[in-house]
Amino acid sequence: MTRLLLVEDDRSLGATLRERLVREGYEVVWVETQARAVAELKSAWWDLIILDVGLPDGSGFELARGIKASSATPIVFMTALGSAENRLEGFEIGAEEFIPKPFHLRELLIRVRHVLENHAVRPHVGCNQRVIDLNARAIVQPDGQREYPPFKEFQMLQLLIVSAPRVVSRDEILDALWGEESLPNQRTVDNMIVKLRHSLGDNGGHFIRSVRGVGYQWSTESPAG
Amino acid sequence: MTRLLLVEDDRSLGATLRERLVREGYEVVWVETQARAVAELKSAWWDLIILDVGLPDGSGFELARGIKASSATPIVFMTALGSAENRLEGFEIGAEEFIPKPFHLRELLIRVRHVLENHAVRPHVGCNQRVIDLNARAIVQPDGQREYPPFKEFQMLQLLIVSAPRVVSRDEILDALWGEESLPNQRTVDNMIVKLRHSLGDNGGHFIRSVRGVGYQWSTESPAG
DNA sequence: TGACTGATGACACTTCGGTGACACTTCTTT
DNA sequence: AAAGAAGTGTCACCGAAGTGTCATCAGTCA
Repeated sequence: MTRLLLVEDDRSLGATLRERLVREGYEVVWVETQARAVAELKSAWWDLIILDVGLPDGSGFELARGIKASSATPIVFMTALGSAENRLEGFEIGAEEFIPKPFHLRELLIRVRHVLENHAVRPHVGCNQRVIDLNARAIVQPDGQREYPPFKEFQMLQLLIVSAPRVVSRDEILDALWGEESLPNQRTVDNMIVKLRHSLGDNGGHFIRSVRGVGYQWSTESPAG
Repeated sequence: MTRLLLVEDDRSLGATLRERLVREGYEVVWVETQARAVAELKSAWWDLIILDVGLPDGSGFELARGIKASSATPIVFMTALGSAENRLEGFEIGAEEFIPKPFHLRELLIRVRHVLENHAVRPHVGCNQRVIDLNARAIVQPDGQREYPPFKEFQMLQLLIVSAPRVVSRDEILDALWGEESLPNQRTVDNMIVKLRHSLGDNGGHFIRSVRGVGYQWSTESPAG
């Protein structure tokens, strides 16, 4: 089931959108404030966030920045302020789509489908007889036991997975997990990789591949042999 | 090297865009008509097409439909007709982005980067029962085993592939891989070619052809029987 | 307090990139 | 056509740089 989080303070529009999206077969949760949105984001997995820029308790951009800093959940912006500067800001944050109001419902649906098709992050990833549950932030071991890696570790794992098959450089990892400031030593990354590999039973580095001189890469292909 | 095909009939705008995109490090070819665009599309690989909707010899939509019918190359539309209906049509065709004029150059750059990161067609080049996965930086052997050549080697392979069918001189290779400074011995290139050929099972030099006195060439043609 | 995260430095180890030597092929000259 | 020159294929090898891993330690939360 595809889960959408709709953040829209206009009740009429919100209701319409929710109804239409539900009719399309999505599971939709509609909240009216940033605060509620943050709460939902923490408590559950979302495949896509549809976000109104103008919200009562602060700019949607701020919320989006927070989301993008810690996850890869795709974001579709809706805004009445369709100026070039406005769009610019949205895309610099990393929004996947930007829909200037007014728009046709059909256009929204197309863009949503479009984003889901192209940016979808599967909440369950198989690996070495294990299942990585992005939703629950857990690794299900072959014996069925669930392991919960530390926060940063799982964040890193998630980053690699959603970036696949691209190689992610150490700098990117540092940026994504720690932000601009307080960057730790690069060896910290290596160390976490070691721990992750151990959690995944990835002895040869088949799943988390080292790309010498570049970084690390999540390899979905089955390892050789 | 990322190759962009820019289709824009306005000379002033076209020149500006090309200049800016080149400055960003892209390889840009700018054509002014659909006919030229079609020719370019047939003759070479493109990572992205930037397409003005209003063209002298027919609507850009038509061209886009043709492109999408035969390939997955991502398309970014530019249009002065930024209405909802217009955007709708663009997205139904399958455009990856839609930029209403007027826009800031910076916005275009952001979107282009965005599309390249997220919609990049995973370029798979076939060769000698092997598949070269440019995105994952891997060579998939006939038995399904994946090989990951060292950084510089793969960089060189990639250079040859995207430059095909042009012959690439040793100087060009040196320049592209090492930049102006710290140029190694030319024999280094030869050595890497040997290693690459080995990885590709290219015994006779059919795929990486030596062009005596000039350089090397990626040959997509099947080896002469 | 005690377990745990996550951050650091040390050290060993692997690999890459780069080099020169030499054999071989192709072209040019006589 | 033979011999030399120039260009290329291939091998073994080395130093430097990049990684894997360990022991350890400051901070945090229960």
